[in-house]
Amino acid sequence: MPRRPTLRDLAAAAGVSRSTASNAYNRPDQLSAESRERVLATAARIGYPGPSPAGSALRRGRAGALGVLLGDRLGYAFSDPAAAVFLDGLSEAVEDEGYALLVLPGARTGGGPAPEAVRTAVVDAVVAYSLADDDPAIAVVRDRGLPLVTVDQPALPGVAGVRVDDEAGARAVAEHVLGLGHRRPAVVAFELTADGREGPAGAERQRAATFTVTRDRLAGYRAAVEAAGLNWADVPVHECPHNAFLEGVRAIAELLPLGPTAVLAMSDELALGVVRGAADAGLTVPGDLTVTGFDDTTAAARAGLTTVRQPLRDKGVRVGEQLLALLAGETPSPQTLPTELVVRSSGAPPPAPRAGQRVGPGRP
Amino acid sequence: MPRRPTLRDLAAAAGVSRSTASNAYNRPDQLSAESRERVLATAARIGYPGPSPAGSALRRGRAGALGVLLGDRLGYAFSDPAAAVFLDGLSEAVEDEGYALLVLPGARTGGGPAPEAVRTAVVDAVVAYSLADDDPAIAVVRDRGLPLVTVDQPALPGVAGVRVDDEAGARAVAEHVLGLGHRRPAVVAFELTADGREGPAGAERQRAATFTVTRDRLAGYRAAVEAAGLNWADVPVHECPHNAFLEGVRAIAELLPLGPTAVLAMSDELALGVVRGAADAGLTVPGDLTVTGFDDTTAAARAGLTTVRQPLRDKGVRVGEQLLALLAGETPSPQTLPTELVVRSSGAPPPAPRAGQRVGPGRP
DNA sequence: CTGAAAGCGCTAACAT
DNA sequence: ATGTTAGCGCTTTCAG
Repeated sequence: MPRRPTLRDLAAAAGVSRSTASNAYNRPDQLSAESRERVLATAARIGYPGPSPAGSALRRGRAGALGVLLGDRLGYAFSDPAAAVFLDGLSEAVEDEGYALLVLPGARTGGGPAPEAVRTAVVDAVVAYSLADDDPAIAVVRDRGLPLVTVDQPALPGVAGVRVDDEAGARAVAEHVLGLGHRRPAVVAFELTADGREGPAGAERQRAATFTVTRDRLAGYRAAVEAAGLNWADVPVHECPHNAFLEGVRAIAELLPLGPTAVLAMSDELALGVVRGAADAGLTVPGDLTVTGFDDTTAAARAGLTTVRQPLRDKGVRVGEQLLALLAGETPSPQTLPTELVVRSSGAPPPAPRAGQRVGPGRP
Repeated sequence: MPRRPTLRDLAAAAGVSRSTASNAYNRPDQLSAESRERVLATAARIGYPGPSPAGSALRRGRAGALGVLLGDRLGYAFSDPAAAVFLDGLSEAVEDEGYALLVLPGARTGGGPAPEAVRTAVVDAVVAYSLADDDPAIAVVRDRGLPLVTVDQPALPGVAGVRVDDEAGARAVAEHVLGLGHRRPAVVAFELTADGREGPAGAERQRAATFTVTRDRLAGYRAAVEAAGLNWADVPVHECPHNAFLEGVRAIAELLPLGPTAVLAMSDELALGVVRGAADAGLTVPGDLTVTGFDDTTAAARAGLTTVRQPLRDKGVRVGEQLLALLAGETPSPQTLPTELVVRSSGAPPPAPRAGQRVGPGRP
């Protein structure tokens, strides 16, 4: 069985030099139309499939792929509609330059992709999609000297990045909810640290947060809570390791005994889970419980969820542009995109306290 | 500014040969622990980031990536929860062998990825995720001689593939619906041909279908319809170019004037859109309208949708295994996975005909 | 417009 | 256990 033909074989078969054969593919202007014609025809005849991508990648010093570092396994990472929209924008922005996306899911053990996978990825640049600030995968990227753009992470020194004004967004929803008269809010949060913990997160743990998004949104909620004269320590924070509907359901189940009248969830996915869990417990939204989300995914719109809109697609596009700029030797500066409160129908004033229920923080 | 160190620099700095330096990374057993130690220490000192993936990819003849050909832009492709689960299974199955996924979204102009993108992708094998039978991207993969596994496509001659028994699944839901007493079903279908057309699809167009999934499910519905003594030509089929909620909403809006009492949708996403559209029109499900989906995504479960379950994750795992087998030089045979009818609460007997409404096909 | 030469960075025989 | 040698397949100056 003859081995797969290479450019050399093609050149020989077409009676031209290797460089001319190469040019037939990459620089049509460097040779006569006939030559090109003949080379291509010969290629078809001998079954030469075009220049080997690996060979040209090495020679050109260009892989034609951009790495996408995810903080979760694909089942979780992609079950969030927000990720789909973000990636749509990203791929849209870079495909014309000939880049595809190499997806690196989080490790089975939690956290970002396995360092070894990052080390061996054939990519020209990398985007870190909301990893923990100290994720080892980031260090590998830096060691490799690859251009890096972080998303929803504080711009590392000298690293480009795109984020959203999470704190302002969070403060806005929280103010809205508090403005409705709620005095007993609860928070359903993303993970604080990449250790897979699920459940109540006290002050200690909140302080140790390594996920910027979580930290910022928490800060926003907190600012609003304190501005309303409440004590942040009285606000229960339930941590969900994954941005998943089911974890929202579980969260509200655990929170309910604490008697919250409103739940501030860090994503629409989680919020939708909370709504469902509340319904399972016989509560109506917003009658018995006010629930808010974050992101403004299409699912949130369908469900009438009050939430915070962030420009997901645009975020992807910006990241793509930064990546391209970096690859072109420029040094784009970090960007922060705005958020916008979207009030729908999942919020209402708190219900009149039921008999026997505690009325305010610390007051029996 | 010193250029990025290569293995040669490392070898020189550590006072060993290039092969020894290489072995320090790839074959720890081929050199003494001290040598290895010293090499690695030197690497850290001079800032050598480890062997260049592009170089080793060429030398080894192994890219470390598997191409995923999608039939849609990422915004659509990933907004389907089914895709997330499938990819989760796929990546899970191949990551231990060191493969990442290179995502190639459909072209802006519709259909699968741009041929050029497929031609230049640095990958070792490819999976075609429900493309049209005649998609040009597939031809490019074959020309390149890359191992190929198709999903939801008829196994091409000599090509591995994993599919689901779409026809049986479709027949099962349709029989279930018909068994409920419906005589006026309508179908909300996926695209028949990659031309972006949205709207009613007559016999002509149905016959020309190039998407196997669409064709098979249609065949299943049809079999059940005819077995129930109805005429397939009387069953309106509405085609949706994308598997998107909104297109489901639009579909039912157009179908409603035709007076269907049940809608068989080809995906849960579409079905959910139909449910919403029906609600918008003041109809209740299943009181006024029976709606069924396909896939059994988590969203379907949440919504109480009667649907057809297909083993999404397992499908991904199988595809991964086939890819691995192909890469190992084996020749896996095509597999067809079973489906299962999942009856929930979106189906009920048809409502009593309203005054002035046509009662049966062709009877005024 | 075409060809010759050099080498991208690495790894795998093979020899020592 | 370590070093030598020979490319993997391609693109790109640089001459002609």
